[in-house]
Amino acid sequence: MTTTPLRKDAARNWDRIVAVARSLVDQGIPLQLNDVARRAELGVGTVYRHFATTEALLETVATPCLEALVAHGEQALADTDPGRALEAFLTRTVEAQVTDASLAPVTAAPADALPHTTELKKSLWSTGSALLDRARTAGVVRTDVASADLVPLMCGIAYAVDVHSGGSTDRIDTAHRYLATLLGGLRAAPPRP
Amino acid sequence: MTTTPLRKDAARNWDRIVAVARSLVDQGIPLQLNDVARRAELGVGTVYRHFATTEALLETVATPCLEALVAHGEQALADTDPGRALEAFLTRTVEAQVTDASLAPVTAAPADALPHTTELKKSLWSTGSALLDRARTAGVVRTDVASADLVPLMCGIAYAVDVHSGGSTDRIDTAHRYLATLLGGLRAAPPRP
Amino acid sequence: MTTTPLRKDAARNWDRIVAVARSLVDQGIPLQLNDVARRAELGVGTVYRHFATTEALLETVATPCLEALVAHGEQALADTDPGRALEAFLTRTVEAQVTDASLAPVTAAPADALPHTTELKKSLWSTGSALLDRARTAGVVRTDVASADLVPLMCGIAYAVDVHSGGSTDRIDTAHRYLATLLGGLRAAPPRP
Amino acid sequence: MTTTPLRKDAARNWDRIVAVARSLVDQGIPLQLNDVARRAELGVGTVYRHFATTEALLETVATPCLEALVAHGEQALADTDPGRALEAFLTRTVEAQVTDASLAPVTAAPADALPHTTELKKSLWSTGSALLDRARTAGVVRTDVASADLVPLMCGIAYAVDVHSGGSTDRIDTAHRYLATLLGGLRAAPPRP
DNA sequence: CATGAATGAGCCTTCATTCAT
DNA sequence: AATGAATGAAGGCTCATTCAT
Repeated sequence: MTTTPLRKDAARNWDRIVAVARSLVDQGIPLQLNDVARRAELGVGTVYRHFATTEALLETVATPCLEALVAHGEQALADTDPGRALEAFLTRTVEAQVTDASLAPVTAAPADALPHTTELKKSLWSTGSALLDRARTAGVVRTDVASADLVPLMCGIAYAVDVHSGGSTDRIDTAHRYLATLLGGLRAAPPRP
Repeated sequence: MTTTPLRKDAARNWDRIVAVARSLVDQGIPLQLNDVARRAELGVGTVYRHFATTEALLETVATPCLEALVAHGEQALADTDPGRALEAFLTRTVEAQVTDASLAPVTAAPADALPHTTELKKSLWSTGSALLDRARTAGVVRTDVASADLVPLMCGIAYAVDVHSGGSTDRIDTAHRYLATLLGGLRAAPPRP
Repeated sequence: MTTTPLRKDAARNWDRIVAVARSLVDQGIPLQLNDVARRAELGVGTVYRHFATTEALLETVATPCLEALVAHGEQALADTDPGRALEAFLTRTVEAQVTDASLAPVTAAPADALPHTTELKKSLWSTGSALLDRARTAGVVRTDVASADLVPLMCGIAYAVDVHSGGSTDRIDTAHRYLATLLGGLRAAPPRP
Repeated sequence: MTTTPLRKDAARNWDRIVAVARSLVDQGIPLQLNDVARRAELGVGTVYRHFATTEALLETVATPCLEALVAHGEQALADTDPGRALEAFLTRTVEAQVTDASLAPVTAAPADALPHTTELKKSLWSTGSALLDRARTAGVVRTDVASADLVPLMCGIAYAVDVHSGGSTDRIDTAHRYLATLLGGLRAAPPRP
């Protein structure tokens, strides 16, 4: 886990790049390394040195948020009510997806640019998996939803929110509503025979 | 509604263009009018004459499927069981989205290139709306899902299916499973207080 | 000079084409035969049959105006005051150039598309020539301006008016002012030795 | 006013581009950035990096000439004979317009691509304005020609020269003759009542 | 390490002209 | 004669990536 520490100036550049990328993501402007370089007042080469691809940069931008989700997931595991724990985890996940535009593409991508991203995603997946198993064992969720479905379903909700609100308002409310519906479905009895 | 019928040769080219576009869509290759022209062995100008924009071509590709959905929707309205009718309609819609890659972008697009597409989408929306109202009146669906949510939710499920299966098998099965969960949620009582 | 008379429908098409072209010229829209065809609700082929090139069409549009100028020039020749005659002729010419956008390009073009245009231009040129000679003989104009300069100078004034008024107002007033200045120069004594 | 100096290689390319453009202008070939790139044996991107638009390149080509005119204008202001000063200024301006094909379009353009061009044009305009005012005050020019007319009139003369000589000889002689006529007109008394 | 100029494939779009119907 | 579909060269512009400085 230990990376060679960057020289001080290199670290400053790294920070600037990530900060610029973050602000672009927040404004919904697609990441382009040239563009990032210009806004960070750095050479393109510098940006390429730090981030070989757009995806690598995007994953770096998403990392803090992913880490927070992982942390929250571990807290959720401590909750003794299996249903409530799962619900809290999913709620937090969807809120993040809807709030932070860097998350959806990283989560949905089949391959990762950074090993660290892969770890975080695995970690998140296994936490979700554990929460779901526990809930299933406790009999509070239907049996035909597998742990491999959690991420897709969260992404699906986030996407549905995007489709719903062409632009601005209500995104979180809508997300909550959609998640509530889905959770209702998760809790419900298995499909009719 | 009466359009001047195309000359025989023009009609043949129109067909070729749409066929090429269809096959590109099916292979997941993004539509580009130049590319379509090359593959159809036609001049670019010919393609532009028939389809002013990529979107117009994509909508044309999607049209038959949309029309089938509309037709099916009208049949569903004839079903006397409100819950079953809604379920059948949504099932069919999701199956289509997951099967035909031209559908998702057209459905999710805020603006249409072809008036006909707009009509079809309106028609689909009002059918869905009617089915949902009837089901709500019959008390078989929760009250906090509005008709404006149907399209987003269907798109969301299709997207979730994409995320789940990197592109290969099971797509329809997965879609059924996700829809079943959602339907379970729709049927369930409103969220806990 | 006698051309085979057109069939009645052909003549109607000819008229429509010219009318459309006229209106385009008046709106400052560049002539394009495809565009003309569409607006005239005729096939491109028909337009090409009547007018082999854009220039031919433009010259046709300009023809009535050129003819009127020629006619006016002949009247001017009847005026017994050589200075007044020349002035009237030039004034009328400049007014036409500034008023009718079809004139400038046709007048300035080194080669003509239609023989008739060539005749009209020659005719105009010889009228101007005659008027200038008479005025020079009468001693009311400087001697270093030749008849071959009249057309360029008129075009120059029209162009100056275009440069002056980016768009709309005052065009005729400006033209009169510029012409008055030029006429002052024509009347003035030859350049200092 | 201080611009970061270009790297040596970049400067060489800049020069090549401008040189190619200059030669194209001199041959009367319309500027096209792709074409310039090919002839300069550079990538298109390089040309676009240096000159965002055709106009920017054209203005750059015209700049030295404009600067020379500005410099000459300032010298003219030092001449104590108002009439002679104005005449010298206008003569030089027209000579430039007729000699250098890059000038006319830049001078006549309502908007500029480069701020520097705007400055030069303003500067030129105000010099002309000052010279004209002085001459008018001294009573050596008619009163109905305003400073806003100088540029149009110079452009008009250049244009007249173009119309006169299909492209070959005598251009400067012709320009002198036309300017002499115009100056005669400027000196003359106001138009008859 | 940092820089940022250079590259050029690739995409988009228009329009004058031809020719089968 | 009239039609208008087809053509495709031509021009415009962007952007991910490399590499000399």
